[in-house]
Amino acid sequence: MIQKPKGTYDGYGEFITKYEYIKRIFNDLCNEYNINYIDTPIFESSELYHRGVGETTDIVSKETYDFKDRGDRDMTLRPEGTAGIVRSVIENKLYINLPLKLWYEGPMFRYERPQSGRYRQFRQAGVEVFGDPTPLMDANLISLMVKFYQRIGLKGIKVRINSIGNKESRESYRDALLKHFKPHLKDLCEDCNNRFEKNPLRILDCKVDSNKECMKNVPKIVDYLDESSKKHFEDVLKYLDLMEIEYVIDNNLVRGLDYYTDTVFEVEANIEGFGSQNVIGAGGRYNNLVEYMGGPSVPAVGFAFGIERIINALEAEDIKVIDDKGIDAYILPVSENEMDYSLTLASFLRDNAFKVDMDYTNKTMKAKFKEADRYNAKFIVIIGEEEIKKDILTIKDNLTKEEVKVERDNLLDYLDINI
RNA sequence: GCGGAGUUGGUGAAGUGGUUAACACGCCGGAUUGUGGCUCCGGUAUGCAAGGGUUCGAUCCCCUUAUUCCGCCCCA
Repeated sequence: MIQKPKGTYDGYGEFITKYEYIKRIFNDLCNEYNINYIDTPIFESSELYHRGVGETTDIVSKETYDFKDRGDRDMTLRPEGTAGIVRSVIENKLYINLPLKLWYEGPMFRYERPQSGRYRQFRQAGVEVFGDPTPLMDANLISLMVKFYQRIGLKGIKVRINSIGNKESRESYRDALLKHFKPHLKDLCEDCNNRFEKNPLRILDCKVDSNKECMKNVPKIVDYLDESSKKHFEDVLKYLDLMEIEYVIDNNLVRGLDYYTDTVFEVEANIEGFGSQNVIGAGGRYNNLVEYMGGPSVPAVGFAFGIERIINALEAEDIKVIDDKGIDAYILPVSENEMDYSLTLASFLRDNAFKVDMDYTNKTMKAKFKEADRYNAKFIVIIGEEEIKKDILTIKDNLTKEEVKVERDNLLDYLDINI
């Protein structure tokens, strides 16, 4: 038997119900915030991600799905959404009308060891805003995220926020960290020794070393921010307070993608028993990326969230999603003789915008009723010899189990009134 | 990429080196051939992730592979 590739899943049933629910709420919310939908390719030239996401990131250095197409071009399945959108903004000169507010949703691909909440093909949705450098917009997007989680019904969420400043302040902070950790290298774990070489900022959120002595008096990045970065960060917090959004400042929050500047934030599922993949949304500002990718100097800010993880969170909090997929009417021909009549009746009702299904296979009466239940039918229209002869239909309300006789000519009116 | 634990019908699962692989739910059929969801009766894995090995005999022991889950790494 051929089975699905590692780290993928088939979406159906319950999952689809939840997925569509999440997507609809996000779509509505983006409309309310005046954000337009954008759809970019699922694969792009490999170079885009090497430049856009960053050569040194794990995502690009060891997690991409790379392939050569038949024209010998290097292609990569997108591991995240931002780079492709930045490319599209530049290529289509969408920056002529700023600010530009875009949202997207779709599959992303990363070659990782799967776990619950971590797949090789997974879905992200997100927002990117170009051409607005203000701290208002940072706060605005965080408010959008928080509203989103509230609207889908999640309670246990926690917003963490930090500023990593501009490139210069980050570099001087990096130097300070190197100086600080150098004498303690032998106390730190193996991973942190590697991080010391590669990306010292990441030592800060190490789980193994977090309680060690040298972590307590570690330099803080806020002390290395320049005046404008400091002001920007303070203003973001001020606006969050103004909108009464709860957050915690986490000086150790550093993100794994190279393009961030100033504000970075994460939303965590803070739910009892939730797995270790508990970051359900994250984002930040990236003021240099558009220019770095060959466009004009346009500031930007954005976020993304992982749909599967949000679905996990909904399940962890036991939040039920209302499934209104039930049909309006199930047509039940009593015998083979009523099939023709039933088929045309079903077609007629569908033309009048009712959701209708029927028994096509002439199963037993018991099975027909069971099928009507399975489809969650509001009404069962029973068609037998008598009904056809008199042109009067028997309609059973599947909730109250009451049965009425309705003339065929009055059927539409009856259904309109009662559904 | 590293370490650990799993994989038994449609589902939840029990089980054993030896003739029929429990039990429950679901599904199908009958009691009840035009009214179901209750009850009763019957059916429902030629099969225990795949391949190989040990054995007279393997779902069970051994090896390999696939895959799921947990932790690390990383991240949504």
